[in-house]
Amino acid sequence: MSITDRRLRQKEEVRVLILDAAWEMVVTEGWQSFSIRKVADAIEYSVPVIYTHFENKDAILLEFNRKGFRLLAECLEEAKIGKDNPAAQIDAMAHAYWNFAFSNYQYYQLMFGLGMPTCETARKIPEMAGFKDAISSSIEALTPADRKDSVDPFLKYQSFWSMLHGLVSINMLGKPDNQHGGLAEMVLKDVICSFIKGIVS
Amino acid sequence: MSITDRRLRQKEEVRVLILDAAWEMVVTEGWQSFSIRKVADAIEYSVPVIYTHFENKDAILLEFNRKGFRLLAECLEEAKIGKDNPAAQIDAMAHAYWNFAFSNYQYYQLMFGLGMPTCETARKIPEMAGFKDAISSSIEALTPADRKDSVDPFLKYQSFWSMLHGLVSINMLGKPDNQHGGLAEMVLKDVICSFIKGIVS
DNA sequence: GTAGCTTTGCTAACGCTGTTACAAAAAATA
DNA sequence: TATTTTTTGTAACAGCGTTAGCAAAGCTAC
Repeated sequence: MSITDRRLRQKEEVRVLILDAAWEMVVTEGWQSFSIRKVADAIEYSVPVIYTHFENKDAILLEFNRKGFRLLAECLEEAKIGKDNPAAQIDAMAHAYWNFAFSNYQYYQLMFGLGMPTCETARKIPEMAGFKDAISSSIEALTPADRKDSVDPFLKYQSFWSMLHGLVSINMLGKPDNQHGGLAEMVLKDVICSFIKGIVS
Repeated sequence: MSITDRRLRQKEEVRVLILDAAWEMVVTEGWQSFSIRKVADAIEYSVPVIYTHFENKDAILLEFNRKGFRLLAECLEEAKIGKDNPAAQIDAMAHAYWNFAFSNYQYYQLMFGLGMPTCETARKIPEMAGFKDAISSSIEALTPADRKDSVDPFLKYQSFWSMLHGLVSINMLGKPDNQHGGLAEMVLKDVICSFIKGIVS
């Protein structure tokens, strides 16, 4: 069956062609402006050909999503190499995660659904001030007098917000409501506790 | 000038009509399927009328974004009422944040750009296993023998991931690269430190 | 009350998008 | 060479954001 063999090989080649062109597009223009039609144009095939390889547009994005997680896992594993102290491993992985996110910006966006229209401007929204004030004031009040030098309130505000936003986002991946059998609640408590401890002592 | 007065009033009414219809749509169908044309249809006006009130589609979403932050700030302030202990305030705000996110799901999505096509399925991606294993194994190794009962590795894995994802997301709101003058790096270190402390002691 | 001007609103189009039914062309089989 | 299978392209459907140009209504002044 060498004929069907070649056919499979050729079909695979087109599949790779599609993925390459799509990825090129995601990297240069962002996933928002990636379209089936543009991919078809780039690989010099007609549009329906793409639908013989992928069920729909989302299936192509899903492919990148999975690859993103594979890459991230690799980065984390690599970061651990040569470090047998678990605390050092966790430290290394955290930095690896951070570096992955920013040096693979497009992957990270796809993996966690960042990059909405309003997202870019979210930082400039004046309404955020009230939010920041509410948190910052309590953090400053919490800081013991003898630690005012070593605790930066703005830094702690960022930590606080980041932790909460991460927690919420992760829990929203999948389900809109928070019926997760109390686990999320325990994580929340755990995170708050760590945060407060980090300031007072 | 009672005529132009009425005109302004009527124009404002249409504006409210637009926002109400748009929000109704976002709540019932999600922001992904909200469209100018459907709003025009709902309020029984033609499409260009909407463009006399809002510059474009994003401007309408931005409106909700801002309102979302106003609501969130209110929630946080309200949570602090009657609590003069700063640690209790922070605890209350964290829970208020959490509750806001899940009882105002659509606002939270808009505010932080959640809800990409691939987002719903992100939890089901098998490639995530490698990622989880890399982290969990180090956490288990870090846990002292006498604390194995009180430290749930899965819970800590969720905390770790949440913190990092939050940190990255917040820093990506605005800029793709991480040239933030070292502040983000300090927050990262701060968060890792708190996390490790929370496990070993 | 009518003429002219201003404001408002609608129709219809442009150029996109994802997706698919159907026909043509090419390739493999008989 | 004729037939069948596979592959590919054309063209359409239904939707989207956005805008140019025109008709209608409302207001002002005579």
